[in-house]
Parts: sequence; structure tokens; C-alpha cells
Amino acid sequence: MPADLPLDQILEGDCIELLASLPAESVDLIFADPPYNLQLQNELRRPDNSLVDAVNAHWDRFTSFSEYDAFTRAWLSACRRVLKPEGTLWVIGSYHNIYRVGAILQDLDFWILNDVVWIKSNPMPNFRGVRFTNAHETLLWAQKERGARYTFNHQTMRSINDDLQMRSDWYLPLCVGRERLRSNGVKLHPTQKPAALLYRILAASTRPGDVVLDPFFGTGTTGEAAIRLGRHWIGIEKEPVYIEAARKRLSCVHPDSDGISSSEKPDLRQRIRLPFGTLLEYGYLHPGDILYLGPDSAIQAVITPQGKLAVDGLIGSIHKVASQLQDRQANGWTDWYYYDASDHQRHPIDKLRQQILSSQETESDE
Amino acid sequence: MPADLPLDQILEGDCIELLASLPAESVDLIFADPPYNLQLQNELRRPDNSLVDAVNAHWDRFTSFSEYDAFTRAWLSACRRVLKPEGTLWVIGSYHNIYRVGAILQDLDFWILNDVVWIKSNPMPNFRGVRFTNAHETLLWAQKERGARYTFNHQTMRSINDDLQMRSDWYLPLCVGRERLRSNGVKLHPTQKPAALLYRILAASTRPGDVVLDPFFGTGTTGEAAIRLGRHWIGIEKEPVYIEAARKRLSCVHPDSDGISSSEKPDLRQRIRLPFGTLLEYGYLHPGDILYLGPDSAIQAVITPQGKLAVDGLIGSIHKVASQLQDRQANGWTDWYYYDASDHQRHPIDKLRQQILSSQETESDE
DNA sequence: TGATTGGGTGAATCAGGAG
DNA sequence: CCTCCTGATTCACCCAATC
Repeated sequence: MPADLPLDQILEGDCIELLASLPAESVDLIFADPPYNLQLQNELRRPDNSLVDAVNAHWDRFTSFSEYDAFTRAWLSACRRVLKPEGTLWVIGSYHNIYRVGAILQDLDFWILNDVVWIKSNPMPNFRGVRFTNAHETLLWAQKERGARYTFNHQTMRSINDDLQMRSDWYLPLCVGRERLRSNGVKLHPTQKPAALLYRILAASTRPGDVVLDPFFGTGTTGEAAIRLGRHWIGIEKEPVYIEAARKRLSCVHPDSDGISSSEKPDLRQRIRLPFGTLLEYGYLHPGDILYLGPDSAIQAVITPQGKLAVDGLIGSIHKVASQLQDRQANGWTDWYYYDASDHQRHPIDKLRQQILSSQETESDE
Repeated sequence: MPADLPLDQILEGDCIELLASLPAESVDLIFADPPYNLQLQNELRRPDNSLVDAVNAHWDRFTSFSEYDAFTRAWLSACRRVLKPEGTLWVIGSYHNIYRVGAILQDLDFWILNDVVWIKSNPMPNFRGVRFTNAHETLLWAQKERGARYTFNHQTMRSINDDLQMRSDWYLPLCVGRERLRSNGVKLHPTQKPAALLYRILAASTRPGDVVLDPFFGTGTTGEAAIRLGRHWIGIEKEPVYIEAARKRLSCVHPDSDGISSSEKPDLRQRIRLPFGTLLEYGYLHPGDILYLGPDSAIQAVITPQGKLAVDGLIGSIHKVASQLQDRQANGWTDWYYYDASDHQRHPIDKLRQQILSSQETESDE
């Protein structure tokens, strides 16, 4: 991590300029909630003639698509520079801007991994009944370079979704009630995002200690999620009012004692690879020992001195032999069983692997 | 209606050329399901090692984004010419193409009225667990000229949605089973859309007798919906195989006798699935809280930070733990109780779920 | 005849490291 | 750049076959 990276603080000013001052390839994740270019023309009134407090901030005024495109290209390019090659980027938007953002993002060689729809349980109705209720916003998740490794905590997402894969449709309520920051009863920011949304994004696509940057920090929802999950954060914001509110807010946030990210189900893909031969080196198994293809199967194989298996002239790795004997893609670790004389039972050789892996963990714990 | 408009028939050939031969400003609605430019590279296998029958049609091969953009601009421009000034256009796509389509559509001065997400109740999973399940596609609904009058049958939409405004999130299953056109058991078209989707689109945005045009007609789902709803249709398609299938299909379709078909089920009858972890995300419950297996039972479980329950080393979902403890198939929502300090009573956690599910009826703040 | 089981499948940008 | 090897990974629903 570059020493000159301003961690866990808010940078005051324009994000395009400030991003240029940060070191290249230094950030793991970027979450961006840019101006939506809403193009609202007239005031909007409810059926009871009360006025809707719509977004009318000066930072959301663009005179044309081309002006908005130029702005989008500038901040996306600046983000791309500071992102690590394996980093990913999230952008949220509505139909007013997300198609322009998405196309430009692809033009800049970001590679889309998913689009996710945030479906609002309590959207504002379409008062005049002239369109469908606009009940969702769109999130784009893209990696900097196509094909690069990226972080996706699949098991964490599963565990908070009743052990089913997390899908691209997310049901979350708007940021209302006590969560919504107010000053004298007036909402401080017109488009404050719910904390649960940022929490899920960071839990899904970052690891503890990662650096998360938000170029449109607003009142700091991204910072709150980062702190709670034990990630570093950098916020960029130019409105002093928002900065003051964010600083006050974040000073009270503490890491979760035991957050969602500490999944009890480890990601098996991220564990250390262990060759089968290591079981021989550790003395758990020996050349000449017999393995069985299942708890009851009569099919046997002999362990060779090279850490391979041999059956009827067929010799190969535990995976290859298991695959050929069963005529399907097989995992040798779970398919082959050894006989344990102490309890007179067969156990998968994966049990031995886990013993070694857990003993290595305790060693490195010192 | 121009006398030379070829109503209720399939035009055989390239849509860009054939659209140019039609009279300008003659069509009320266009629905377009263009190639998605999926850019698939390698084969994909399921965990059981079977091969996924991916889209590999010649009509979905483009060499670059710029080639796809040029194609998109050409057919959208041609569509725009034949559309009446009050006409509207629907396009469906996925994240591979929809951002390009949306941006080009805006550049051509179409004005977006809504984006709608078709959320699939039964999408294909992400077999490798490396991304979120891609569970939705996006529809864009745009008018030809900003500010023009357009057709939106608000009351019809309300009536098929339990008298609530129709929202921008639509839950519909994939086109499978008997609805899916097959020839000798093989699917005729790789991307046939469900009839219910087209039915809702036409019911929402056309009037009886309107002319509906589909430049990528495929096997004619748009034609089927048009006939059932008493609208005229024009289909353009260049693949003879699809044309033949569509002609055969449409020869058997008749107008619905009773207007809005009873085949369309109200949205609210399709229960939104809510993971237990959502109760934690909303703050109704917290990691470390105790749940009880019944209103009087002494059996307790602790909520883990991952949204699981833990009892005596047994960890799992609310359903799994309840099932194991009671040795029967159990519903965790109704079996587990939380203690409510405000009334000193235990209530089933399903009560909290109901609160979230009904939260869309609460007053909205934004 | 009704209930259960097993197989098939859907617009998918679906791995990563060693050699 | 390539090839080869290891070994991790799936949800809802329809339909046919079986009990």
C-alpha cells in the first residue's frame, strides 16, 4: 500500500482533480454515486397539491447529454487510473444516466461483471399515473481489466441469503426514518443511500484491509460500511455541508464485533493448495497403501511411491483415476477413502488434508 | 392508417432494409428484441459436467462494440422513421448490450419513459459461484418525441396488479415447458420470450386496433400477444426457420374473448422471498440474540453474524436447525420465536417478516 | 390415480496456478 | 503466448417414469 495514500479521511474538493493527485493502481474498490442528470423541468406536486421535495441541487444540472458524457468520461478515467489491476468498480444510477455511464464504462475497457437492480420496497408512487412506478435503481459492477482475478465472496453472500446464491435483484428499503441524516428536520442530502446497500456491496467484493474509495462521498454511507467491515476508506466530496455531516457521522461508527464478512464457511477456493503427495510426506499414508472408491465400494487402488494411484495398469493423480473409473468429472479428495484401523471405518482422504491444513494454520498463528 | 401498410403479416428479410420500405409515421408501437452481443468465449459446464446449451447463433456475432453500435443506430433510426409522433418503443436487453442501446436511443432523441426490469423467477444459476446470479433482463420504454401524448393504460395495469400501481419490477418466469416452441424436442429459438411479458407490454402501451411492429420477430411472440389483444401486427424476420414456426403458431391464435386475459396473475400473489439475514440487515434482530423453538419451549438458539442459528455446535439456516431439532420438515419462520421486551411476550419471527413485506404500503419519504 | 423420484434445462460475457 | 492439471461449483421448475 503506497505510503502517501490518505487512508480513512475525506478529501475536500473536485474528485477529478483530487483523483489525479493519488498514486496510480492503489485502490481495491471504488463505489460511485454520481449525479443522475435528472433533467427535472417543473416542480412536481402530489395529488393533495403538496410539493415533492425533488432533487434540485446545483450539482445535478447539466445542459446536455454531451456535457454529462464528458463529465462521466473524466471521472471514470480518473477512477480507472487509481484502481489496482485486480480492482473493481461499482456505479449506481437511474434510467436518466445509467445507460450513458454503462456505455462509457465499456468504452473505457472496464469489463462488466454484473448489473444489479436495487428494488425499493417503498418507492415514491407515480402520482399522475402516467408511467410505471419507478421502483428500482441500477448498479453496475465492473472490473478494471477483463480476465483479471477479482474479489467475490461467494460464501459470504450465500450465508446471508439462506444458503442460496445471491441474485442480481436486491430488495432493500429506501433510506428513511432514523437512518436518514437530517438537520432541523430537513434531510441533509437528497439522495442518501441506505447503509444496507453499501454494506452488502463491500461485503461481497472486498476483503478485510482493502482500500475503498468513493469519489462522490456525500454524507459518507460508504465510509460507514467500510468502518463496520474493517476496510480502509477514502472519501472525496466538495460540498462543505456534506463533509461536515459525514465527519460527525463517521466519528461515531465502530467496526462490527463480528461482522458478516467473517463467514463461518470458508471459501474453499482461497485455501492453500495441497498436493496429494504431502499426505505421504507427513506419514498419514504410505506407498503401497490401499484406497477405496467410496465408503462401501470394492474398487481399490494402490498408492505409488510418486504419490499417484494405480489400478489395473491405469496410473495417475487421485482426480484423474477417480474420473476415469467413474466416467465423470471427479474430485479425488472426496471420492477416495482410506481405512482407519482405530475405528474400523473408511474415511475420505479429504479428512487427512484438513488435518494438515488446520495444523498449518495453528503453526502460523504462533 | 396508410393503405400500403402490410398488416398482420411477416415480412421476410433484413429489418433495416424493410423498415425503409414502409411509410413514415405509420406505426403506434415497436417492440424490439435485438441480438444481445453476448460475446461468449468458452464452453460452460454444470457441476455435473453436462454442457450448457448456450446461445451460439450466427445472428449474435459482432466483432466489436463499434460494429454493434452501428447496427443499433441503424435499426433504431429506421424504427424511429416509421413510428408515429405519439408512438413509443420498447427494447429488451441484458447488461451486454442494453447500456449501448439506451445511450444510442437517447442520442437519437427518443425520450425514456421508464426502464423496467424483468425479474426471472427461475434463472439459470451461476454454476461457478464467481458472480451474482444473472436473474433479470432490462426493458426500455421510450417515446419518439419528448412531451408528445402517448398511450399508457394506467387503470388496466392497476386492475391486473391488485389495484396497486404497476411498478417497474416485473416478476415473470422464463419461457419453458409447453409454451416453449420445439422441433423434435429441440428448442426452435434460443431466446424465445414468455408470452406474458409481451402481453403486459401491449396491454400497457397500446389501444385496440393499434399497429404493433416487431423488427426482430423470431417465432412471433409479439404477434401472439397482438392477436389476443385485438391489435394489428407487423413482423420482420430474416430466418426462414423462425418465420415458418411463427406462421404455424399464429394461425392457431385467436383474440381473447374477455379483454385482459385471466392468464396474467397479480404480482402480489407471487410472494417475494425474504432471507432470514434481511432481518439483521434491517435491524429487527441482531447477532447474538436468542430465539426460542416455540412460545413456551425452553429450547434456544443464538443468531450468528451470518444470519444462521447455532445450538450446541449445530449451525444452519432457521429451517435446517428447526428441522433437525424437531426431526421433521419445519418452517423456521413460524417455528422460531423472539422475545419482545415491549409486551414481554414471544412472537414468531414471521411477524417481523410480515412487517418488512408490508412496508411498501407505508408512507414513502422520497 | 395420486405421490414421489430422477432427469433435463434456461440470453452465461462462469477458475487459477504451474510449467 | 500456450497446455495441462487441480479441484470447486447449481436453482427453480417442468416432465416423464416409477411406485
